[in-house]
Amino acid sequence: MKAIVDCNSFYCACERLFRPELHQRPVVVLSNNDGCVIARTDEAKQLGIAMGEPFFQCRDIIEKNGVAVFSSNYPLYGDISLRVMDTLRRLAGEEHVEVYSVDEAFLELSHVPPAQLRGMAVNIRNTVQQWTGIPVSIGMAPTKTLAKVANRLAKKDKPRTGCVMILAAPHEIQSALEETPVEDIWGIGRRYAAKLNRMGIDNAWQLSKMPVEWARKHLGGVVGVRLMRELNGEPCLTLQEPLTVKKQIATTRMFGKPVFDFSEIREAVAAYTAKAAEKLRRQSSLAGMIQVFVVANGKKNEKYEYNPQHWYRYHLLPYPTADTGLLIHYAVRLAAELFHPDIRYLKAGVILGELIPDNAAQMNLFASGLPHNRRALMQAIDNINAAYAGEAVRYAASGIRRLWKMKQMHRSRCYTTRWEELFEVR
DNA sequence: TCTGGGGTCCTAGGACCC
DNA sequence: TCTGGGGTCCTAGGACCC
Repeated sequence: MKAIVDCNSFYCACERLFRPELHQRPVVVLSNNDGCVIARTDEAKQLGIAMGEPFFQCRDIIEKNGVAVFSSNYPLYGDISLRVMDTLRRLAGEEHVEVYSVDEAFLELSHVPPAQLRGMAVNIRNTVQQWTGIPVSIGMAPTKTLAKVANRLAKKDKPRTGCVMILAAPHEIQSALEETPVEDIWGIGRRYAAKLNRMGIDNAWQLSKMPVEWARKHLGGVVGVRLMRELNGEPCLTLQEPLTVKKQIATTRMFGKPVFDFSEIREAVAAYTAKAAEKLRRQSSLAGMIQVFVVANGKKNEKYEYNPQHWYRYHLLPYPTADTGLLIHYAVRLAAELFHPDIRYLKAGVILGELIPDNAAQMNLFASGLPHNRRALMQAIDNINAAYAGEAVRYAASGIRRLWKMKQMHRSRCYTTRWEELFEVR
């Protein structure tokens, strides 16, 4: 058996932790730049606020109903996430936990006797609640995909399930699949869901009865085959090794307002590069390629509609590097090549690719210059910035005034990660 | 006026090699 | 004039996840 443990309305739950008066009251958390709603409590869902809905579209509902609004506060959520995951490791055993995202983890439970599963689930739920204050839902089933199905049903009817659902017997699995529309299956997105509906396949049970070869043809080859087997109770997805190094690192952001001026684009691109380089060094890698992109709005049917256009440009580095200064040099050059005056840019991004471990660096004999050993400098910058939780030291190219920075009108305090913002008890 | 920011995996097709 | 078959690598693009 496998389990998925999923925090309920995670970002909202983190905000409520330090604002107990918001219990039972509707809460939403906005995306970067305060653009869309990316987390809602049950009370906010009941008001009809949709996931991903633009903030300006639901502003009326929010104001009328006294919904509490927060900008996303990632340092806070990241820290609470670590506490939840640590609790799960204590309860299930380090080697049986796969952290899947900031608010979800899979557990491998094949060693647990079936009769003990429910007790274990209830204990996990209660302990996480007590130790971290975060409510979770738990789904258990023979495969990861079925555990996701169970978890969704556990969340849907909390009073009945107590946020725990276990699917073991064939009849339990069948009725759960019948209750699950295809678009809610893990691995079926908008595209495939529409395609399946057109073919008259509406729920997961119908899908699970289709032939495997049909899935190979219509659902993305081996991916579809794996999905079908998982729905039929045959595990194809095992727990992943933790700490997999990323193969690509990106830092991209919307601007707080449209940007015309190259100097602002240059600053933003330099700042994103510095951020990406920091992530790169944190996983002890070097980048062999750097790519920059910018996004502007295009016209659609001659009307002003949201229709973003992307322009990309990349550069193969003379040798793999994690040197912020060097990466900024190339990033700014690429940005200059992409830039056109008179276009209002909405967003920019930097992607580092061709990553290799930094002990495997092989110098290019034909590179024009050898790298200076700037490792010590980079380490010093990373240490200082980690200690002061921010950008105490930064490259001048990344700007001082930062007019392009995103909006964050409703950010809560970094209660657990910044000295100046600690929670106070009087 | 205002629409997130990261990632992953897989496939198809072209270039090239022997 | 006739012109194989199999392998690898790379890139672009499509699909998905939270």
